[in-house]
Amino acid sequence: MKKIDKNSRIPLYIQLMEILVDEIENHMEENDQLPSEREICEKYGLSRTTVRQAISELERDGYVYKQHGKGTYVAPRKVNQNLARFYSFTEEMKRLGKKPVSNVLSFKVIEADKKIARKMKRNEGDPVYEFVRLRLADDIPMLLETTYVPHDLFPGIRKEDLESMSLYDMLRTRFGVKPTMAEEVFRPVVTRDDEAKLLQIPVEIPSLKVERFTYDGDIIVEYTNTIARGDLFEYRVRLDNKN
Amino acid sequence: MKKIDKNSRIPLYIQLMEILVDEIENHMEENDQLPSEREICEKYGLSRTTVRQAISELERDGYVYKQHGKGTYVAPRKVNQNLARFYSFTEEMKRLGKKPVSNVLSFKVIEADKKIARKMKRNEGDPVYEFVRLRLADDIPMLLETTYVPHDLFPGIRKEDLESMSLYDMLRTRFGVKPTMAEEVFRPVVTRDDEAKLLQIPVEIPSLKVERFTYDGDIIVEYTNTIARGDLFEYRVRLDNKN
DNA sequence: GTTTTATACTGGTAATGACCACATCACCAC
DNA sequence: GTGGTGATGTGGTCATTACCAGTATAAAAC
Repeated sequence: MKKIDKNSRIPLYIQLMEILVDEIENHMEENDQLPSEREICEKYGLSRTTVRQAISELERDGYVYKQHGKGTYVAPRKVNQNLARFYSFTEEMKRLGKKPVSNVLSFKVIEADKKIARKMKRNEGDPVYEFVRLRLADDIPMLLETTYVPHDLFPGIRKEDLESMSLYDMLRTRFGVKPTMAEEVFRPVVTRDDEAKLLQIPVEIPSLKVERFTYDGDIIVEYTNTIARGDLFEYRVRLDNKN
Repeated sequence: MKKIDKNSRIPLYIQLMEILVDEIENHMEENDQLPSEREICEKYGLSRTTVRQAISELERDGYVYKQHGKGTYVAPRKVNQNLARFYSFTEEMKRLGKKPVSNVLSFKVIEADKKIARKMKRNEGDPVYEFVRLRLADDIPMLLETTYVPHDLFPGIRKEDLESMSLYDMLRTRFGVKPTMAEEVFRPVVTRDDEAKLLQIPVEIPSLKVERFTYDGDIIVEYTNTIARGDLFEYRVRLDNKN
């Protein structure tokens, strides 16, 4: 049994969270009941304050749910593409057993115009990569992405790199950058003619326009504008009740 | 100054939250500093435990943010839905300082057909409420929702109940049910004529169709089909990199 | 002047002890 | 059988106390 190190500089409730997550992921099933709070106090020599704080965070993170008077239980695992975690087209398609292909339609270095500069929190005129990729899964067009990446942060990216590997893999392996967070904003839009053609859908089908801002710390390392075909792509998200 | 009623059956931290929200919305600006936790303790005669619990909930709900060593501040108002937490139209609109109204267009108890039964993991023929609500914020139509709720779990719901309070408030106060989790699936769709009329938008503007499954433990307590007008609603989500 | 130190704020972590509210079940009275 | 009733286990709320960890500032030392 893992133990709590009371002399560690890591807060006790964090340590307990890690122990419990490990327990949940490796030894428990959905809807299994956790030991009661008081049992956990006993077992690890912690106060109920600390135990409740740990469990409260786990609840917030979607690992468990509580029922007053009954107990605390392992939350059902998330299904499908879940927006609550970081998303990579390449990774996700592999997970679904499909063959992901990136077709780089254009690739250039441009000077950021006013809009791009504002979106990326940079100065107008800063050099940025701009590349358009058509993403296919098993040869079916799924997404049309226009991506902007600061040139000064990641010099030497070539078109071929993007065709062979995912952007995130490249940032990690070539530049040692592992994005910490991303924000996506999406809204339904009428599909434009040129987009419809590339995605091989009729214009009558609306698309989902997704703006993505990817951060490493507080620096934006990627700004992407995606058109996702509305007939094939569905977004799924799990919301947790924070009370 | 509003006071805390220590004899109320409403938890003190909830009462404090309401007071603080009121304060924030009516007398404070973005990034204004709140009184320190200890000051609030003093002012309302509460323990720091309670004050911290209230503030912690406000932080989760996006009202405030904290800075260690400095203070607690009013969070910037976001205009967007944040999918990372549980969402209630009523609550969200209040948070944005808008007046939410639910216009119940129809209300009946029906027998679940095959589709509804499958979606709700119930048997065909089970009686369920079906109600259609047009949700408005400051008199502007925002959403058109068709909701299904099992009748046997929540007997005695009336049309008027839905007009006066949020569904989640009702489930909680009348039936003691506090949903633990919700799952949403959304896709862009062409706005139907009747929907366009109710939402007061032209059919050319695509809408977002959102299916929502709300769970209490492993029981589905609500299945809702929403049409959100694509010109006004934008969904925003934060993705964290868990690696 | 600059740098260091003290100190007095802020929120963060933690233990302890008490009592409340809800769920379950065994038991008893009817 | 049905309906209470009480015991017991669960999570929920709350006060009190203590100390830790960042932040800012002003006093002291250089």
